Amino acid sequence: MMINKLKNLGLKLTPQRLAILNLLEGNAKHPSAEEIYNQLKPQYPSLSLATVYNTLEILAKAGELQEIRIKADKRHFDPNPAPHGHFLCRSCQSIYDLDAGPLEIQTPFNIKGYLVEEYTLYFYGICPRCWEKSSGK
Amino acid sequence: MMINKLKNLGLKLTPQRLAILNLLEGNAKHPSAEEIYNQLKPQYPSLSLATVYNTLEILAKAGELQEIRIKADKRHFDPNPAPHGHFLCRSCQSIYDLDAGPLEIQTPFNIKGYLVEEYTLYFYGICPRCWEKSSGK
DNA sequence: ATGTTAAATTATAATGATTATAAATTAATA
DNA sequence: TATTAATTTATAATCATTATAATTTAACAT
Repeated sequence: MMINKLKNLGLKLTPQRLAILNLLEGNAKHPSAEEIYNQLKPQYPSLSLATVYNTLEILAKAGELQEIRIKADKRHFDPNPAPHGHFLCRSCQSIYDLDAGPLEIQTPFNIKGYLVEEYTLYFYGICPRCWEKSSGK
Repeated sequence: MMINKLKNLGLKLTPQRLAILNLLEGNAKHPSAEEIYNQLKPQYPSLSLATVYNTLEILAKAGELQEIRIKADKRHFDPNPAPHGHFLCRSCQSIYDLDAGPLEIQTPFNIKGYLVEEYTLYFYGICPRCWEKSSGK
């Protein structure tokens, strides 16, 4: 559970942090900081956007989540820190996890003398749901 | 030559555009809009940053170059529009082309019902030059 | 050559996500 | 319950990029 990770890092367990962790746990929607903020605001009226960013940065640095920069303008967050591909649907703008079998490699590795410690794999196209819609029925 | 591409698109051949095209042609440094602007400014004192962005966007839309979003803050530009991997050196911050053999796939393709029309492959680590430096010699 | 005109350039302002700041609050320990 | 360092908060600052509107100009027709 993520909460223990926070404790282990010597961080305070504030209600705001717990709420953010709770919202992220098992969340496959890859929300942005603003989306997290808007979703929690009703329940935590004093919550500040700065706190959301702050918490996300702490968790990212601790390796508990990963930032996704699949869109030009905004960052999104994935509670699963393990490296895996992501897919942005051009039509509905949703972000999906997409493990791409042979494309997924263990890091670190070396290509032509370049030591690769991390890598990102972003796919752009049409998701199955939007494909269904567009091709009748 | 890129100039013919502009003509074919029905675009005007302005000195600014020619200068930008000329700077990019065969350039493997992946400059940002600001870097392009700063490099051309001495020779074209009237050049505006907006023109640089404008030209880059036109060329990108025309498929004559690709945008690289390997850094969080800035976009960079590659005169080679063919899909290929890029590498950002954590140490010197340089961006290199890096074809990653088995990782490079022809688009479009389909994974688990997702129609992938484009994809990006960004690597992060230490480049050979910086690796040399750090390990003695 | 020159005039005409739509397109391009320019300076500048606006945008918007993210980060910094500094004062007020609070979790954790004694 | 007091203490204190960490956290939260509201707000301002940052900075790459985009929009705007006035000026200039490449391309074409005369």
